[in-house]
Amino acid sequence: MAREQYSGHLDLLLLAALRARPLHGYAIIDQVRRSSGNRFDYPEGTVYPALHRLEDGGLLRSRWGDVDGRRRREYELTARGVEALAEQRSEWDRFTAGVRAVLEQ
Amino acid sequence: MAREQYSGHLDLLLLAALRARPLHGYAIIDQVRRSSGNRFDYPEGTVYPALHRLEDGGLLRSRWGDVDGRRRREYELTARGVEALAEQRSEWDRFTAGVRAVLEQ
DNA sequence: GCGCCATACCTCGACATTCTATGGCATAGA
DNA sequence: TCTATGCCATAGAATGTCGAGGTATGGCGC
Repeated sequence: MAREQYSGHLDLLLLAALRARPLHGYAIIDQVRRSSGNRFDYPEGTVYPALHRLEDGGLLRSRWGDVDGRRRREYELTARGVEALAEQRSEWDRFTAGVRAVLEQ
Repeated sequence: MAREQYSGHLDLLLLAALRARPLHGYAIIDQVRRSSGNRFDYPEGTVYPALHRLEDGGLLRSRWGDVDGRRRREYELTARGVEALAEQRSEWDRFTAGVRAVLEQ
């Protein structure tokens, strides 16, 4: 059974991970893992396509950087990304409220 | 963008809707809609395949009934379905806790 | 200098879930 | 008789996610 663990809210998590400062892909995975208390350990094959998708959608902006002779692509939120984060956050609240209501019906 | 509203937790909702008593497909859709405060209005094309899937997986059992000369397929939880509901409920709690942690990081 | 590991990026194909669209039939009411 | 509603169902497409695989660099031990 797929999607049992993560289930469709990846964009929200990625945007949230970038809220405070720009990060490169690997660091984003790390950030999500650590800030979730090791609950969400996304594979790269999931995260990179998602980052590209968000960038195509104008929610992220990226640029190549060099750290210790190593190339890295740093991602940061655009203005629209900040808006989208706020929207998705309240969508998330409504969603969980709905599920909770059904569970406690 | 698909899945923006529901996102992979349909099984949990369906199992929860059947917690108290058996229901037929249409009534399940109704139950989820009303108990969620009109937040989740699933199309039939989503729910029926999901019910069949859950039945194939042994979490539901169904039988044809006749109500007012109308044939209806009534679904109810099996023992494994009751277990699965409990499991998915705590999975859900862990999942939301993880998301909350990332959002508030 | 060599092998190994962690870091870092990426793409591809497969798969499950969900949605849209469509069909059917029965019954109640206008 | 027509329409709305209740009720079941499937097919096809879209999407997100995952697993697997590929490349490359730097640092470490030996």
